[in-house]
Amino acid sequence: MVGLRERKKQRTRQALIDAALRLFDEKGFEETTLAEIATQAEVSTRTFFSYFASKEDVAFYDSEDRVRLAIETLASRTPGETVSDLLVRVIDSSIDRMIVRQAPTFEDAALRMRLILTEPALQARALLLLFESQLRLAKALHAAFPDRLTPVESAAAVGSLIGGVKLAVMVGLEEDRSLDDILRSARRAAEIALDGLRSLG
Amino acid sequence: MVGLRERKKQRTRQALIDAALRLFDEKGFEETTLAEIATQAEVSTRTFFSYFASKEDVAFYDSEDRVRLAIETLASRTPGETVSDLLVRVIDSSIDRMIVRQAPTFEDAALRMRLILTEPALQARALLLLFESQLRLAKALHAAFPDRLTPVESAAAVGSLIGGVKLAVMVGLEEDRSLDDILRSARRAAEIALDGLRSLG
DNA sequence: TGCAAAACTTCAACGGATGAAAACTGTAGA
DNA sequence: TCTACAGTTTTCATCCGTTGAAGTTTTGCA
Repeated sequence: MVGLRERKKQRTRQALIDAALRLFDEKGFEETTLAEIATQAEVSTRTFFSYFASKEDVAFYDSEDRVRLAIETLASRTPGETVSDLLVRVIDSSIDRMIVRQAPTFEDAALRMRLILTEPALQARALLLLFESQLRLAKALHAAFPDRLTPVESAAAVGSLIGGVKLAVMVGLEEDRSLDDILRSARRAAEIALDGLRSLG
Repeated sequence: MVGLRERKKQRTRQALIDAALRLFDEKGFEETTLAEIATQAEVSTRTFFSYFASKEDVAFYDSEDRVRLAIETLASRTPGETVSDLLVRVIDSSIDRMIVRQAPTFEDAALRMRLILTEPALQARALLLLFESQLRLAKALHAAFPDRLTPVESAAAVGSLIGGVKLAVMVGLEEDRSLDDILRSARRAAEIALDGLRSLG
């Protein structure tokens, strides 16, 4: 099953990712051309597009994995678990994953984060991916509580939770807080979404 | 103050908007070229870019106005008003405005909405604009409650409310609901954000 | 070993975006 | 009214991302 062909493709893909991220870091996103990326990865520029749909996409090569984790968590609802219990578990496991995964690749992740926040084109792409993920998460939440939640309510719940966390994290980043502060912000935002805005007085 | 030069610029701007939206409607966004827009508006393609930063931007010519309305509402907090009272007022006035404004330009607005939801490039741009608006709204909310809310809490509140409404509306649109249904979805989502996700059981 | 499919390259073209310089047009002041 | 200047627009050249088509190389398999 895992023939030479498959392995080669994986190697090419990784070479493109490595080359792209290194160049984006060194010279900025706009400033690096596809020709440069392709040269460093030793393929033609045309080949780039059989691995990624756009120059932006290469920066989000792993986002699918993280979404899948969240969806799996939603699918793993235990019988007695309430909507908010389950959502808390999704947030927690995502944060855990972020912390654990960052141990070896912290440099990389932080760098990529900064890149995405700096480059408008990447920001737009990130928001679109996040949005599409939320739609999938809403579906998964509805599947976990088919009787208790309507599709619209599921969407409202997912959007409210993630929307709050996202904006809180972004403001935290804008204020140049430490990683710890930002994680605290994320948790506080989740709390606010869970308790409702009325709890703010 | 309002010299010929100023009037001419406004007319050119409007001509570009009209030409672009008409063409987007007739042939789709990707399919219409800047050359066509410019020709119909009777300017050179280069001139397009002194009015709009990109082909996408022309579809969002009025978004700034709507954000300003919301920010003004936030700034108009009355002494006894709570955080949630004020936020409810923002949602209501935005919905009102949407309904009222759509009376004369309903065709236009609906068409533009469909366009944005269909074209990925426009969706990405819309999400970026919405995100930036939320940051401004969060600042305004913090300004309205400087003692009761931290900047991060303000962001969490705005993100949670708008995030929930946004996703609920999108799911409603995906399910092809009527305008009335979608407004109901929006209100239900706002309610959920206000009461908190725990209220979902 | 030879063949079919998959992957890659080359080539050409399109369209969005940008910089620079030339041409044009209101505007304000002599 | 004329003129000089500032603001606008056009023209021209160029870059780069993206895509289709056609041909070449590589890999897996009979």
